[in-house]
Amino acid sequence: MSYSIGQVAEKLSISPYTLRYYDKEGLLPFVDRNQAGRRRFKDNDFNFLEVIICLKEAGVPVKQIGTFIDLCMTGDTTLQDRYDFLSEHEAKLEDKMARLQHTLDFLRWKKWYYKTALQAGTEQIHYLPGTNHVDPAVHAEFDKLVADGADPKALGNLAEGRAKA
Amino acid sequence: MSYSIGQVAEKLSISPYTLRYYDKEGLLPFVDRNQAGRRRFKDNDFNFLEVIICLKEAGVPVKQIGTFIDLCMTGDTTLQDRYDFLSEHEAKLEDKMARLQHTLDFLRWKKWYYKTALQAGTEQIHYLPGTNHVDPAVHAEFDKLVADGADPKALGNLAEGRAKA
DNA sequence: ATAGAATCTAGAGCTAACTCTAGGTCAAGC
DNA sequence: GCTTGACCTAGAGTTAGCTCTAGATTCTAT
Repeated sequence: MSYSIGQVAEKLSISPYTLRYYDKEGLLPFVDRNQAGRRRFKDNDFNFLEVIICLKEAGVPVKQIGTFIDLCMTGDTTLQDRYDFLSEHEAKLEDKMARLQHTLDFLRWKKWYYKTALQAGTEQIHYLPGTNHVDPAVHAEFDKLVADGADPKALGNLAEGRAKA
Repeated sequence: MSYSIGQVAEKLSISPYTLRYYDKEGLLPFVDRNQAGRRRFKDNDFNFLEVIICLKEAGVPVKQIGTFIDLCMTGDTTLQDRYDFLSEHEAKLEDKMARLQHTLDFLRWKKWYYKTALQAGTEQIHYLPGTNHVDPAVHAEFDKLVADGADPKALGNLAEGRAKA
C-alpha cells in the first residue's frame, strides 16, 4: 500500500505545503518517489510521521527533528543518541507542563477574582479602601479557599444553570 | 515606589526591548512617564505585568492580550467580557495540556522502545521478522505493561545507578 | 563639568515555520 | 486527443514576536 502526498496530508490534517517543507528540511528522507518523481508514502512511513508530529507538538524545532531523523536512518550505532534525545525532550516537556499548570492556576484565580467582582457589580471590592490598587489579601483569600479543599477549577465558575424552580 | 524599565526587566527576566515592544503594541497603557519622558512603573503595575506574562505563557497572542488590557482600563462595564476572555483561554489551556500529556505518553513509549532496543543491542528486535517495519505488537506490549500498573515515566528509564556492591 | 550608563523613538533586521506563486509535468476521465 | 486536477521545484511572501541600530537625550557619579 502506498499513498500520495495529498492522501497523507488529508490523513494527518497537515497541508501538502507543510509536508513538502518538511521534506526540504530533511525530515522525510525515507519517502520513496515513483518514476515520475512523485512522493509515495509507505505504511511504515507513518511511524516516522507520528514521531515527527509528536516532537513538533512537544515544541522541538524542525531542525532538531531533522537531526533525530538522521540518527534513525543511520542505524543501531545511534540507539543511545536517540534515547538521550528523547530523554532530554521528555524532561523539557515535563518542565513546560509544570509551568503551564502554574499558568492555569493563575488563570483560575483571576477568574474567581472577576466572578466575585461581577457578583458585587464592581471591581472595587478587591481594592484597598480609597485606592485603585488590588488588596493582596484578596489573593490570600482565594488561596485559603483552595487550601480548605475547594476545587480551584470550580471556584471561578459562574453558576449559570442554577435557575431551577 | 517606582521602577525604571531596566529594573522591571531585571525583576521579570525580560529584556527592556521586549517591554518597549509590548508598550508599542498597547500592552502597557498604565505605565506613567516622568518629566523626561522615561517610563516609571508603579508597584501596582506588576499586577498587570503578572497577567500579561501569564497570558503569554498560556499562548495568547500579543494583540489579544492588548484587547484584554483595554478591557481592564475601561472599567466595571467590561467585567463580564474579562471573565469570558479568561474562561475561553482557561479552556484552551486545558485542551493544550491534555494534548501535551498525550505527547508525553508517546515520548515515554518511544523511550521504552529505545531502552529495550539498547538492551538487545539492535532495533531489529522490534521489527516484524524479515522486514524493517516495526511490529505493532511492540506498542501493545508497552500498553499492557502500563495497564498492569507499571509507571510509564519509569518504564523507559535506563537503570544507570544500579552498580552497587 | 564631564564621562559613561541608561533611556528614548523610529524603524530596520532577524528567525521560525509555514504558505503560496509560477511555471512545468503527469495521470485519469470524457 | 484533451482537459482537469494533483503533483513537482525553486523561490518569494507572510506572520509573530522579538531584537537590535542609530541618533538624540538624560541621569549618575566623580
